[in-house]
Amino acid sequence: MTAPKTHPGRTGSRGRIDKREAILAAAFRVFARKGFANACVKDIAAEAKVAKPTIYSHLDDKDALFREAMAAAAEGVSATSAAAVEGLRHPGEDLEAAFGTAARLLLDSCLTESSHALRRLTYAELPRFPELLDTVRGALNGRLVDDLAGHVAMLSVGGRLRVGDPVLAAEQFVSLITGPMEICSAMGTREVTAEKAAEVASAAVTTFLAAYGTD
Amino acid sequence: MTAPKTHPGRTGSRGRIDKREAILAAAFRVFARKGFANACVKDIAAEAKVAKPTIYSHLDDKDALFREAMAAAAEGVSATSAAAVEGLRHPGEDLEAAFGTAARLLLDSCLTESSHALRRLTYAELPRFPELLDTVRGALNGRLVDDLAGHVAMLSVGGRLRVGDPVLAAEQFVSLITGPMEICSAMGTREVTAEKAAEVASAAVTTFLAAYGTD
Amino acid sequence: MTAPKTHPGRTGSRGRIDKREAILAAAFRVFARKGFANACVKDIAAEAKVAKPTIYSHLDDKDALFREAMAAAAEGVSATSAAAVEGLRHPGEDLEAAFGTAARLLLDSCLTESSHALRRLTYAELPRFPELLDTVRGALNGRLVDDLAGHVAMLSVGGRLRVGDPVLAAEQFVSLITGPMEICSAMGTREVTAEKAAEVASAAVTTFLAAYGTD
Amino acid sequence: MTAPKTHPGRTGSRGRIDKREAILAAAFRVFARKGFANACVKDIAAEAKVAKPTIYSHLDDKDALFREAMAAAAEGVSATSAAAVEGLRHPGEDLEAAFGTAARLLLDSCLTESSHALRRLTYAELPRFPELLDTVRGALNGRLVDDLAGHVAMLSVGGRLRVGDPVLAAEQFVSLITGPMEICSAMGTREVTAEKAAEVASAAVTTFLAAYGTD
DNA sequence: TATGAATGAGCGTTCATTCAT
DNA sequence: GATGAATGAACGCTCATTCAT
Repeated sequence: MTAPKTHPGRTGSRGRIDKREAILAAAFRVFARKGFANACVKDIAAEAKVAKPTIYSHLDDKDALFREAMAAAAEGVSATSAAAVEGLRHPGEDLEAAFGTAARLLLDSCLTESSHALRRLTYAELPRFPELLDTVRGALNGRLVDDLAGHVAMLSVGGRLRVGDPVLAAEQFVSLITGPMEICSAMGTREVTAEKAAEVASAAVTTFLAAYGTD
Repeated sequence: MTAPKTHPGRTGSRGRIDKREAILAAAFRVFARKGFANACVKDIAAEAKVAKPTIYSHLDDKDALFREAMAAAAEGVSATSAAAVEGLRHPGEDLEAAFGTAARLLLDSCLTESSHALRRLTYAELPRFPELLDTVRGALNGRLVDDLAGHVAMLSVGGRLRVGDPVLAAEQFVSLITGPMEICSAMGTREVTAEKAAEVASAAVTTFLAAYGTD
Repeated sequence: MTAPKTHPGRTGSRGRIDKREAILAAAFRVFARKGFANACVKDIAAEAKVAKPTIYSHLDDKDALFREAMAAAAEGVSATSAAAVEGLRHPGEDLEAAFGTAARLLLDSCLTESSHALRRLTYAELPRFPELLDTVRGALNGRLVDDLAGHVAMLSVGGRLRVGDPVLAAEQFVSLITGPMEICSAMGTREVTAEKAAEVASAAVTTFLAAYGTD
Repeated sequence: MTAPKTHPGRTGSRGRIDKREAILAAAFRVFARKGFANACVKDIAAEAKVAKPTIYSHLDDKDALFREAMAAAAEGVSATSAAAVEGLRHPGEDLEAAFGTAARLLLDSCLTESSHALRRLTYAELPRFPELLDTVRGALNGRLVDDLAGHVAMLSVGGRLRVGDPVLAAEQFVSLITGPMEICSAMGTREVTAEKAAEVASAAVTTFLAAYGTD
């Protein structure tokens, strides 16, 4: 029998996989709360409501637990941030409105708790986990910039933008949003008012289109 | 003999202060290498070539050691980054050239190993050391943005820029430089070619002036 | 097979309790040997033939270890010392013989190594562990004096003793035995000969009956 | 020049000896407050208002510091407790009054803070400092018992007491006072009312004279 | 398979002690 | 002689990891 069973049954391996995912999710929550070194496996086991050795039966050691938890969390964040610029694939008539929507969605995804935690943990543990760059950063900015650069290139080919280096332009657009946002959210430790967010998004679009627009 | 001797114990308490600074510098290096939690005091002592208790005679505990080391490092970085935009106070005839110079200087200061480490550690440890915002962020971006916003406002008043919100514009300028730079330097873990740097700086200036220039 | 097995893990949680008691016993031995502050947990672990963390899995910290070890030891000593004066409840014809027996039993229980150590540690650590008064002193003298005072009161009511304050009289009887004994055993650090012990017991009874007897 | 100078002058060695005594007194206070192991030399230096190495120039190490401080304190306590029974050398007409006075003085000297501290420290550190028995116990009880035994013997020879073993009788007298006192002062941690003290002293004399008196 | 119990290794911190001044 | 500064050694405690069940 090959069809995967989604209900947590004892037959098949779906139940085991569910538990693994529950462990990874719990691990990410605890790591986000305490950081890697200060999070202890006991806490993670408690958060996941399993016994400590159960974790070791699913993951090799604490390092692997961290890597996998980060990768899983990155996958989640990646999807929403990439979705934010998806509307630019077919922007319709009003280009400014399309970029405005993208900017606000992107901003929302950046203000997520998970997003901040992911960024923070990556920064913190990069020295010990250099491979986080490939698993997390790709998820955080890499894919986003790539997708966006693609859309920008298409728009440039279509004559609706005038862009020399689409990748650089995409990086600038992302930076115009995340940069001021990080500055005023104090790296995720302060609430950002909706007004300020709207202002940042609007200014980013204005600046971006002033530089690359054709109208 | 009037020249200050570095010999410990002579010239008042200079020797003690020297050692304190050596400890803080060593601490920053080790923290940068391993992160806060993974760095152990023994390593820092070895790096500073002192015994562990000597550290505790200068600083209260590991937390204080971290705070002071960060503050000292921030002080160093702050000066060079603030100096980068100093040329914009009297930009002369060629505004683009002035911003170009500022961009390159700023970029240089951001590509420093210290700067990356400072940024990474601040981001990583903000939840546990909220006061880093005041000591480090002020030094990293706060002062820089403030100075730059002042220059932008002056230029706007003088009619050479057209800026609604000088602070936001300054944030954008800084973001247009540091954002793409961080994306492609991978948070300071990858070398950035001089060409790429020049390209980023140039594009930042172009975008910024396209949005806010008056020519 | 119904006999309880000492094999750890079998028979419910008996093994764990056994280990806890072994740890407490070992702790008391080490504390008795070195005093509280000079005893280190490593030594106790070695004495109990367990690893250090095992101790911390049974007891919260060194203080708790001390408290529990003292309480357990006190429980043991309490029983024998209280039993010593039990014969005075029904002294029979020869009152002097009954007191003599009680005196010798009491003396034996006071000359125990455990008893000395308990006394010494309690005295030494009372300022830091004030609750020892309730857990240990009650076991050492409190219960003994109370029981004895009760017997003395009964004998007084029965006309075989003439006692104004039974509690004070009981304290005196106990002091007439333990006082000289502590003086010449040098707080448990010197051997006391059987002759000297008999002499002290006999003299205590003589003095006590001279003061409170009715013959 | 041979006459000792009592004023702390630079000539002669009296100043040095004064400082040594100040250090020992300070050490005893700190040891009494914290116990041997928890008292650190730095605290003692602060209490004595000297620098740490100064202490090491007067005493070899912390152990010696403890021994000497204990010996000095013992000397002080010994004098007052021995003086308490001095009146029994020439008791005058009223023997009961003379013993009553001695009992009260002895009791006062036992209720001293120094006396309790001395006893507590001796108990606590006997395992590590066995020689405390000779320096302290001699001062605490030994000399007292010896002196008292002498007086008792004299009184026995004079026909005013009927005593077989003067040393044991002396031990009993001391025990009749200190025993109940320690029981109800809870080893120096509880205040004892003047009434209770008087009661104990009076009962001790009564019991003692009932046993050994000739009236 | 999942778990309670046990452990080896390590960390932050303190302190007695010693130089150089 | 007295002191500020420095250190080697130790201790309490925690945690990732592994057996035995």
